[in-house]
Amino acid sequence: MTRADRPDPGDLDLQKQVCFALYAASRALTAVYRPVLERLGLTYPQYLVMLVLWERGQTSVKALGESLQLDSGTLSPLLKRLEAAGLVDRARDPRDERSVVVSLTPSGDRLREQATGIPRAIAEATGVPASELAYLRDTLRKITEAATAAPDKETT
Amino acid sequence: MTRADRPDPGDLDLQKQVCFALYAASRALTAVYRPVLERLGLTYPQYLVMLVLWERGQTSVKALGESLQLDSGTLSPLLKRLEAAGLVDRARDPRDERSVVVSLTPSGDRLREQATGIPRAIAEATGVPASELAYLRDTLRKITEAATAAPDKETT
DNA sequence: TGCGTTTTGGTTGTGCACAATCTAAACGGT
DNA sequence: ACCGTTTAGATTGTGCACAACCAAAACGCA
Repeated sequence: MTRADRPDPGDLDLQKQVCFALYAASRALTAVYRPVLERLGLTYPQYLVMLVLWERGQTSVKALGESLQLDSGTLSPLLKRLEAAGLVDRARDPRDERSVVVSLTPSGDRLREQATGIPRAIAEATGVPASELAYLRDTLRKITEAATAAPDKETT
Repeated sequence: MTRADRPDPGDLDLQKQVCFALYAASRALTAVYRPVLERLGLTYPQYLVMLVLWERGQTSVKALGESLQLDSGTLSPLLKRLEAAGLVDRARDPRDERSVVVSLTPSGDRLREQATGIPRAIAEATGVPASELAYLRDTLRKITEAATAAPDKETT
């Protein structure tokens, strides 16, 4: 890290503000999704899983976890709830009995049509211009990447 | 909403990407905090509460909730854990017995010194330049504000 | 072939986040 | 003074998120 990149003391407050803003914005945005998704009987994380399945048709739990950056402790019960709701099937892969393949039921596939209006509804509710969204997405990805690779500094 | 602000179909994917990026970035960043805060025996939401208390000294549960945008269902058990850890006291306000005032114990006050290094450690771990952070903070606040004011469009 | 290692999911326990509901205190108008 | 309404906080129940641990299947190599 070069001298110029190292934050000076004046930045520390800014740093805290960004962390809290991120935390608050994430909760506020999922709160916008909540009533919309409720009509489909989905939570936001469940909706993310369905998005992956609608796009790929069939996915192992491992691949789902990599896409959404969630571990089995989160996904296992979530997938069991989706299965109980009749939206997905789970079956061991006969080629590798360790792997569980998640696939859409007819009901889960039909739900896709009801979900097509959701991104537009959210976009209208938040109303942030597309030009800013693209920059925001890129900055957030940068932060996620940096945070994921963060070395867990043991400052002794 | 004017014609120019309405997203065209091409933006819908961008919209989803931003929502997921926000969700992922928030979790990734709290994951960076986790090992650092663990040394203080705090979780990230508990740290946010302590930040408010370190700044204001004494706060009602209601004021805490407004600052952090959290309701009593989240704060009550969290504050009980902070109390069990000996970091805060809770007492009914004698002037208004409905209100509970949260204050720092000597131990909670001392913890502030151990926490001074945290923002710097996080800033170094993520390494996003200050110039971008300021813009990011402002954009996130805009989204939070828009999302909080969102009218829960009943699209019938 | 046998056995240690890795991979894949599941389980358990803790701690948010939030909706819904409840109690008690304060308030407000008559 | 009375009673309906509002407000502050706690409680209950559901669903993530994640750490820690576990079991079974697959792999690899001596």
